[in-house]
Order: sequence, then structure tokens, then C-alpha cells
Amino acid sequence: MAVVTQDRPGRQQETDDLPEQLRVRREKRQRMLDAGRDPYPVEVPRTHTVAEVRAVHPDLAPDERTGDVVGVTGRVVFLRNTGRLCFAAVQDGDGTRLQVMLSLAELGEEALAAWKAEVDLGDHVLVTGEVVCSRRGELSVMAASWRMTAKALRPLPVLHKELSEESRVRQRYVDLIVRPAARDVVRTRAGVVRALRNSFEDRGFVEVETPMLQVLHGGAAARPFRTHMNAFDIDLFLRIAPELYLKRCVVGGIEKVFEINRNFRNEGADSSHSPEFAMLEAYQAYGSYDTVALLTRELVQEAARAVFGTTTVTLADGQAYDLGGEWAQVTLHGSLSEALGEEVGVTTPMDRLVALAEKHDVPVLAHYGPGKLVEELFEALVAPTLHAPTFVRDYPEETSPLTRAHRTVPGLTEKWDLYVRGFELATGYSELVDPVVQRERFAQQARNAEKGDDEAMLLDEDFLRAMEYGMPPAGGLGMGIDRLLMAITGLGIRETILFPLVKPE
RNA sequence: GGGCCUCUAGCUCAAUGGCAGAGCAGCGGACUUUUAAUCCGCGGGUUCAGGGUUCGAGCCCCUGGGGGCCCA
Repeated sequence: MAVVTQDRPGRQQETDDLPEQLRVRREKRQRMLDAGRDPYPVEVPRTHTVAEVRAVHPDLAPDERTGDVVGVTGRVVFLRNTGRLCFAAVQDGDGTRLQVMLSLAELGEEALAAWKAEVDLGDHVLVTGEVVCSRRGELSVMAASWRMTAKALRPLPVLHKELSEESRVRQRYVDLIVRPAARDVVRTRAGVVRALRNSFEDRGFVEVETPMLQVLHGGAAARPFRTHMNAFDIDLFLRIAPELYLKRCVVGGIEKVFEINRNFRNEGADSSHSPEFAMLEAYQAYGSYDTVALLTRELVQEAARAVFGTTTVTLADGQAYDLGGEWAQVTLHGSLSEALGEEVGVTTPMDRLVALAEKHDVPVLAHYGPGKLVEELFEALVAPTLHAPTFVRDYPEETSPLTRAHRTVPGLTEKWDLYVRGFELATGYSELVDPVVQRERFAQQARNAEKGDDEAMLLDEDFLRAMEYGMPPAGGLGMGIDRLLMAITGLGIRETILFPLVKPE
């Protein structure tokens, strides 16, 4: 792309309006250009990363010289311009720091003066010289030459205090520069996703990518985002779940299939919800909710081991949290009955549930059926108490329209939710594969929509057609990647997502 | 949706209704061993926006906006 720049009479005026520190840096950049020194060179002769220099010379004695000449690059994070011997620390991309020293004797008057006049905190520089150790015992590069590799036009924030929470999120690039923990989260997340893929690979699963732009949204109970496609002049939805497409894959013979990708839900944003979030879904033909429960536990434990080397993870608040071993299993109605001190089951009448809800200050909405109300009671009374990883099993048919009926208890489905530290981390099912029953469930959803349930699913005729070709029995699971990061790090969701959505400034 | 807290210099934060400040950062000067160096000097503000009360508002009141926490 060709960019035409020209000096306009107003240019000086524009820079006059800037805060002093931004103006000063722009002027330094211009002075470098005027002097024929490129503040943004295309290529610089880096010979070693900072970490490599540190690895080669781990234990130099004070004042020791090595004879090794290296070229290191990094962002200047410490700057001490004294008379004839200057000190700086550069930080490499991985956060490793190294001292550089610039002396009148080694550099000469002109290069040293240029360093003092042109280099600010935050600039990227290349320093070439001998690896030495300072009199105070600090591993250093004694500069024989230096050059700017990228002039920063904005000052770094104070390096000794944390950025405000809002700045961290709005300017994550700055957060990443100044806060090692922010960089760690990025690497932890990458490690977790890699571990998940490895675990699936080991078990013979195939990774696929299914549509994010959908004519009909389905596969979950949630409000969707809408968008418009100009070429076909049709409205589309951003997907709320990949489920109905992954099941089409299973129909087609991809018997072990998974997808890790983004879902979009047009709902609130708070410390545990993001409108776009990364989701894992997996389907296993000839499996059931029991086999995917085991798979889920192994996925989480293998991810923790891959990233931390242990299933006992240390959370952000310093608490240790054990994800190892077998995990507890309770039933939805059983755990709720225990919390209520009164037996409730799938046949407990609506008026009794409403009375219990009122007693415990749980709001009852008009379109709630008994199943939905039981779940609301559970979420209010039981979920927050489930600290250790716990599978909560056997949910009402009413709220699980894509799930197979329980093999022994009428009115229930073979579904579990996995709770960790009080929040829902994953969910699993014995999938419904009877197309006639599936059609009836969709019809019920349509009736719910008419009663005002804006999370009700739409009837997907093509999905039903796929089911009518025959889908083998299967277990399915879904797990939020962001939630998984929260579970093993103890961080809020805005810390696990690099660039969470924030309202425009 | 409700309640509470918060928004001031590049960053992090102070400031009984009475001259808008500090640390770091910046600018000028000194310093060949500094580690958030030290010393001398200097600049830097639409106090989130708009309205109101007042002799006088960063502070009190109202409306709106951003962020956070708690509750539902």
C-alpha cells in the first residue's frame, strides 16, 4: 500500500497540542530522521536473545570480561544516563532483562551523546558489544555500538505499580509489557489449548470447524447476535453453539469429533461471562454421559499436568486446589433435596416448588415449568457450595431438549453439569438420537417461545433430516475454555481473555 | 434491573467548600558502576461530560457516560 505523507503547515500546531512527553518523543523521532538515522530500521543484526546470553554466562564474577561479542535487542525498561558511563536494562520479548552499559571510552563521544539525546524508556534498541560483568556483579553487554530498533512515542507507565484494572484490559499491550503475570496467562492458555488438542489426538478424535454464521441458531438456550449477509440479503445468526453441526458430523460417520472455537451469546458481561467465548465441544459415538464424564476429567487433569506439571494447581489468591483423582458425583434432585431438607423429585408438583422458591427468595418467572424451577433452586442453593469438582447428574427433560431420556427414571435425561469452585465448567450428555422424539422436543421449544422464553431453540429442519438418516448412540460434552482457565488459575474471565470486549472509550 | 464505590498530570495516587499536589516519568545541569541511584534547577492539568447551588466547587446537588464490587 502506498502512503503519501506531506508536511502540512498545521503539523507543528498538531504536535503543540500533545502532552509534553508525547511531543518530546515525536521530536526525537524527527531529529533522528533529519540526521539520517532511521528510528524504525527494517532489519537489525541481533545475534542472541537476552535469555541466550544469560544461559551462556550464568555466573560471571564482578568485573569479569568474556571476549564474547553479542548483539542483543529489547525494550528499554531502565535508564540511567550518567556522565561518561550510562546504564540501561533491556527487556526481551519473553520478559527476560539484561543490563547494557555505554561508556565514553568504548563508544566515543558522538554515539554516547546520541544515546542520551534519543533513547527514552520504552524504546526498542539493539546493543552490540562484549558480554561483561559490572563491578556490582550484574551481567551486562558493554556497548561497542548501538542503534534504535523502534522509537516509542508514548511513555511507559510506572513499572513499580500495577496498572489500573481498566487500563490493563483496554490496553492489554501495555499490560503485557509491564506485568509478567499477564504474559504468563497468555502462555498458560496456549498450553491448555495445546494439551486439549493432544488429549483428543491421543484418543483418535478428529478436529473440525463448523459454521459460525448460521441461518438458524441452535444447540443451546441463549439469546443470539444477529447480522446480515448482503449477497443473499438474509439475516444470519452468530452461533451460540456448534452442537447441531457436530452431530451432523457424527451422522456422517466422524465418530469421534471435537471443535474448539468461539461462541457468541447476546447476554450480560460480568466477571464470569463474556459475550464471545471459546468453547470446546466433543462427541463420541457409542459413548454416553458416563464415558464423556471420564473424558472430561482426563482432559482437565491432563491440561493441568501439561501446563503446571501437577493436578494440584495454585490459584491467583495463593490457594492450592486439587483437581486430581476421581471426582464426586451427585444427582440434581438428590443434592437439592439435601439442601432443602425436604425430598424433591421429578414428580414434585409445581405449587410445592413455587412455595419452596418463595421461601428461599428465588424468583419464579411466568414461563418456568417445574424442571426449570428445580434448576433455578439448585443454582441458588447448591451450586455455590460445590467447591471440589463435582458432576451433577440427571436433569429434567423439560430443560434438556437435545438429550436422551434417562434409561431408568421417567422425566429425567442423561445429562450432567460439572461444577468447580461454585461455577459451571462443563456439561455432558447421552445424546438424543431418535428423530421423532427430537421433533417433538423442538415443537415444545416453539410453544415455550410463544410463552415468552427468548432462549427457546428454533426448529432446525435440516438437522432433523440429518438425524433421520440415523445417528449412532453418542455421548457429548461441552466445556468453556475461558472457564477452564478460570478454574485452574483462579483469575476472572477478563484476565483469561486477552482482549475482552469493553465499551468504547 | 437494584444498591454501593470510583473517574484528578504520561502512569499510580493525594488534596475540611478557600492558591490543584506527591512519587515515578519528562526537560536543563553534575556524576565511569547505577539497580525505583543521588544532588541542583524547571515545566507539565478541559479534575469524565453537561447543568445547578455558592462570594468561591476537584469536593455539595442533578442528569448523562466509563470502570469496579455486591445483590437479584
